[in-house]
Amino acid sequence: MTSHRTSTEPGRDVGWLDADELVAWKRLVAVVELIPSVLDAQLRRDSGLTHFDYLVLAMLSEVPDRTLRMTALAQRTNATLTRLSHVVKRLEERGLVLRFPCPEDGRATNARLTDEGWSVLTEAAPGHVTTVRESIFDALTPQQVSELSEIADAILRRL
Amino acid sequence: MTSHRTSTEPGRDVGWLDADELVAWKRLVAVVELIPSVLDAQLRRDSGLTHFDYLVLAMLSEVPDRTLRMTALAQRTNATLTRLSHVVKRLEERGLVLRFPCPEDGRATNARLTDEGWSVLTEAAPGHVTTVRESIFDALTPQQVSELSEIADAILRRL
DNA sequence: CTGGTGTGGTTGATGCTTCAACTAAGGTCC
DNA sequence: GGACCTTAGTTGAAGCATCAACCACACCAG
Repeated sequence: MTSHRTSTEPGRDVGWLDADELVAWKRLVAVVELIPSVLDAQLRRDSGLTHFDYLVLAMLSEVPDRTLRMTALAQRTNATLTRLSHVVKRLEERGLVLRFPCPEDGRATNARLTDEGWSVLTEAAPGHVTTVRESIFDALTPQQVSELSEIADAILRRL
Repeated sequence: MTSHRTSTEPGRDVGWLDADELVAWKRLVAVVELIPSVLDAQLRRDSGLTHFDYLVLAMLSEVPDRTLRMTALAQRTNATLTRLSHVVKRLEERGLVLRFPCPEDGRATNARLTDEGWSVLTEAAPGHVTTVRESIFDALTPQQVSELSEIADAILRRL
């Protein structure tokens, strides 16, 4: 129930997916389903973090003062503010992150990576990178990495 | 905290990601995060289904008798048996799917798509396909679709 | 035909995500 | 300097996924 047509028709069918697109789509759906579970499994097992936890810590670690406004952090992690708020609350309870009101804007909240959070992140990073390398990049040629980069970029500009 | 090196070093660094890989990875992570939310949002809004619900119904619809064993269905949807069991239970409560013991193997359970389920699926399909086309394939050239297909296939064989 | 092991599947508790509702502060218009 | 809209963020309830434990049947060995 992804296409009502089998294939072999010339031209671009606006309504449905042609055979090549259908194959690509099924594979992409599988990838999009499996990648998060692989990353989550490794990070939870080895570091007690979800992949999203890791992303939040990583984004803070790359930034001056290790501090970002919640909205900025949400943008960088491609998450809703609601989701981020819940996650940062849990990270704060674990001492990995500190929240404090933003001096410039009374509505805003800043999140800062603590030393403890930095330490957890640096311990988690090597295993995570190894997983990424082994499960993704070792399967691709440099040419394919470059193609993937372009394709992902094109898709992102649509979303 | 995805790479400790900036770039520009020749050769293949086993431990970390080089600059090209890092860019590709960040984009891929974003895609993998955003695609499910786009699909879920559209399907929930228009049809009251999650994308995974849709996938389950779609897999059943493509098969003789519209019937599959739970394990086979789990493989086709890239899900754990636990997850599938919960979802099929909910779908059964909504009358979209029927569960019954497998005659050949007393341990196994068959799941069959009901007429109601078929009808919900066929009503959901056009909107879903449109979303897929607009958010993914309209952004890609036929060449890129083919590259994506190969890349996803290579990754899947690793997982 | 009994005991042991592996397979197929379900369940309940827990944790994360989402949705709707809400508080509070900034900006604007007059 | 209120009335009003927008922006920033939080909260609680409900839904979905995951994990560990479990039951039931199949299969095999002796």
